Amino acid sequence: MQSKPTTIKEIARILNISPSSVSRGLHDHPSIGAVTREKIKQLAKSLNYEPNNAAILFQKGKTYTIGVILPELSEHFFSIAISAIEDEAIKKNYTVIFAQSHDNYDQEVKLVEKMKNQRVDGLLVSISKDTSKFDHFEKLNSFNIPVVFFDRIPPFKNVHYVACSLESATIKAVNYLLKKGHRSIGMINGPTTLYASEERKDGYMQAITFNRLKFDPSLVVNCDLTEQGTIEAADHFLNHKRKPTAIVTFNDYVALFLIKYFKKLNVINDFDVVSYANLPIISYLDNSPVASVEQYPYLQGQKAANILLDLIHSPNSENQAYYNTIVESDLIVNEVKD
Amino acid sequence: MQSKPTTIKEIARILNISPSSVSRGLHDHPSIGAVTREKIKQLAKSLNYEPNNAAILFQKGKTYTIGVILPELSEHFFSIAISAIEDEAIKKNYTVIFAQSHDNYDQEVKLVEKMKNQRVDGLLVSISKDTSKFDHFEKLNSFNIPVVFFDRIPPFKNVHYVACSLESATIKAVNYLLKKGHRSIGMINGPTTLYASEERKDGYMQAITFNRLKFDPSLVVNCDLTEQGTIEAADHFLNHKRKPTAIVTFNDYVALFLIKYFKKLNVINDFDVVSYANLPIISYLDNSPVASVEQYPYLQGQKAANILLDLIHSPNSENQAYYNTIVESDLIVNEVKD
DNA sequence: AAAAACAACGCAAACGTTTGATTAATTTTG
DNA sequence: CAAAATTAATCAAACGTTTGCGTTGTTTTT
Repeated sequence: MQSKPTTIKEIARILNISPSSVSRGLHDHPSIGAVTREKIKQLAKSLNYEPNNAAILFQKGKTYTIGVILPELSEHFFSIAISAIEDEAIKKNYTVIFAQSHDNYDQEVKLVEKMKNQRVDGLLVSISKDTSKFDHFEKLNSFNIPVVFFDRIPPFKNVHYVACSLESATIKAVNYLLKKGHRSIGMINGPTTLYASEERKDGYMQAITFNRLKFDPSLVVNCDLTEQGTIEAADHFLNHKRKPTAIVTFNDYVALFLIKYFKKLNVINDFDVVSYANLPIISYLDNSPVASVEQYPYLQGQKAANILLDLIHSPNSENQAYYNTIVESDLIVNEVKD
Repeated sequence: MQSKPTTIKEIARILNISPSSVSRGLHDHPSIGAVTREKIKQLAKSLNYEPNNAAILFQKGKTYTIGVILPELSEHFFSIAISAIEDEAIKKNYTVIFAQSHDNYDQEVKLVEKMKNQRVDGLLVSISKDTSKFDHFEKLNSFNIPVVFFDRIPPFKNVHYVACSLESATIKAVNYLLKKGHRSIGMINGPTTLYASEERKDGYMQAITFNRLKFDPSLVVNCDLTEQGTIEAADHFLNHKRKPTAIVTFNDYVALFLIKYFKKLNVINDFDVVSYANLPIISYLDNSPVASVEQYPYLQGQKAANILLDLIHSPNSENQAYYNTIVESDLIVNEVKD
């Protein structure tokens, strides 16, 4: 029995009033009398009336939907972030649609286009590794679709974004190692193309020079983030004339490769490793990093979502300021496991 | 400059033809002449015409959207599964909206309702731990919204589902341990309320009896899956008159707790642990499980999505058969790390 | 040459809801 | 008591697209 969903028209027909009255009645519009309003609501309830969303969206030209484009949902960081986004969205009665760029620029462009055609009310984006042009986002301006970037953000300020201060986080990390007595600290950084690499390097340099030490460029090496690349970086440090006693890795994956390699060489105890948190259970490792930079994906997602919802609701003024939100990251020192 | 999106009407006005012709022209309808068709397409292109999705959805009563409801996106298994779902959906030009039940029955009911109101074309669901009633899904039948369950499925056959055969997987796991020479094998199972617990127990029993051994019920204990619960289960086995030499844990989290506890007690080398894969990096642990049951979340997501899209496209026949798809799970034996 | 077939397009309704303008009935006010 | 204000409801248009049916001309078939 194919029950067609109840419509406003249907209710109007039964009650012998006009559809507009029903609509207004359901919305507590003042120009509908109390008695009629109650009759409407009761009948609506008993008929299991549910507003036809598609019709409303169409009518209002709003979709109550926000799009999320991110590189890889299977990365723990993003799965937490989108989890937060969804939690926030549902509170405000918004729906989330999402898609993955798989770190591919062309795919990202397509997805932005698709989201636009889906008429999302706003977009949350963590850009792909490949992305260095941003026309596809600027295009959204003319359609009045606000965009908030999070975590992986473009390298300029005149956009809305939420991100972690990797620079200050790195300063904290290096300071921590310096306080522990380390005097030669290596850094396995990411590719030079990434803005995140730059931030890490800057933080490293600042911490070093602030502590009146000399910055040795050969202690910071770039890495393609693969296992092989990590091994090469490790070898570089093992053969270094000022062999480091501590190493800051670009992320937990690199840390994992590094620890694995060092254990194989049986030199793991010669090093303290500090990483940036990606993997929730890395602290369960026997020789886990002594500290991790926590980037609070849930918080980032939450803030980004709220900013976007703000932008959607605020009448767009031409000269509005840009939200440039920095989430402070913290250095989490791993307690010694017993 | 608030450019209003181009509409079919607009194109019709400019070309001095009717909107219906424009619509038909854009869709290569045979009753539109080749010249007019080209004129239409050219103008549409030059005006950057994009169909108004909301209008089409409304008109057709279809949303080209599938909903996904799952317990926790931050669980690795589900983040992989939904990643697959999205990949499949986008191939067929469908959009995915999702929401998390956070393993809460009431929330799940609400979300199903919401998805229905959003007029999703179909629903993919992995049910929450709390769910033992299924009225909220049955209700969707009358609205002709197909539902495909995956991984966490209801305990009956007259629904569409994709799941892993935990029973056969458990048989493989226990067989493997028996072949390794273990004669007393413990199992830390989940709560009795879960169907998955039942399957594991059945598999365990089958493997034991098939090998002409006696099934000892006290070697299978239920556990609430917390760290504390795991420790209690561990103690039970440590004090067991036939102390097991191998333990099958409900999942990687339990395995993690167990290994941690055994290491603390310094008895880790007395046990082989076999687990069910949840955490991608657990094999990096020093005393990682000797084997893991791989449940192929990507494959499950992929199959579930394809089945759902099939159902959406097939005209619903009353007496249609149910897809009961079992994804064979495999026992992955961890290579010895050096 | 009349009938039939066809090609190319327009008309109008429909999908369900919202909303500004309007009307009708009632009540208040000076 | 007439005019003004208030209340309660209706009307009709609009949002953009699709689609069954009807209407032209034109071409082909008998």
